[in-house]
Amino acid sequence: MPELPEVETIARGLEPDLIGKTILEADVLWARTLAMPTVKKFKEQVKGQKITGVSRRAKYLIVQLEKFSLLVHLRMSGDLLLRSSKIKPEKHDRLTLTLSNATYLAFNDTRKFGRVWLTDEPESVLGKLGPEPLEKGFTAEWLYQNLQTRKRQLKPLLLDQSFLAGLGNIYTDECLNIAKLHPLSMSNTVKPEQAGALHKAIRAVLKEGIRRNGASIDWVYRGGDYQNHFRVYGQEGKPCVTCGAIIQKFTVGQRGTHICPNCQVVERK
DNA sequence: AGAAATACCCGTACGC
DNA sequence: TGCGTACGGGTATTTC
Repeated sequence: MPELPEVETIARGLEPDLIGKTILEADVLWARTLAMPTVKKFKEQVKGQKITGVSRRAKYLIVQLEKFSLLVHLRMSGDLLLRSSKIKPEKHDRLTLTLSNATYLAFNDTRKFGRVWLTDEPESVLGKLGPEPLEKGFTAEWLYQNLQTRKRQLKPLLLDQSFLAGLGNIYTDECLNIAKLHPLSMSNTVKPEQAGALHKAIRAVLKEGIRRNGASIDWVYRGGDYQNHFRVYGQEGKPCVTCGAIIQKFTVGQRGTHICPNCQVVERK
């Protein structure tokens, strides 16, 4: 199954060490890490549950338990770490799960944006998500049709997880630049060949992110080296690698947005 | 419906 | 040098 960058490494790396282990105890070091249920109920319900699988949907990591799904969203600074029980919890650990083999799974999250859900109805959290960009259902034709039926600015639409699941601010800028589309262009003005280019760009950027183990744009965002290969994100003032024009930065929907003013031109309607 | 603003976070970089 | 402040990521929520 295709994976997104941040979750990919962690899910793939930890899966064999997690499956089959039983959760003996939960420690909630920062209560608001739990999106649901309450701390008391979480501790009761998770205790004694065996881990039966690890998977992913959109930016959510799914730790499948016998009776529940443990959903983890790392947001920006979150990390899942497996440690020997001999090692003490570290700074910024928000939740720890003691496992049956003298290890514990720690959810560490410096900026406290990440969230964890424990639910027997994972669809209540995952139900509204759009398609997976790397799966077969996401085709250029699907993208074209769905851009037509929505009349929205391209960037906010691509960031909308109910439209398409998995793109964040950085990768969206990269995708739009590669496809030579302006973030403020209206979705219904996109031509079939442009939708094709965007489709291709989305898949290429996500695959490149995975290949490079994600991007680390800040000391706290650990991992990969995709940040050394950005075409526009964080490149303001530098020349476009395609045409040499100076990369510009402006704000779209409160998000830092980067374009090449020569390659990417606004289409309104 | 869709856009915009706000809130949530905090270590860091930067300006005075 | 020290202090105050802006910054940035993703998403839920509210308001227009």
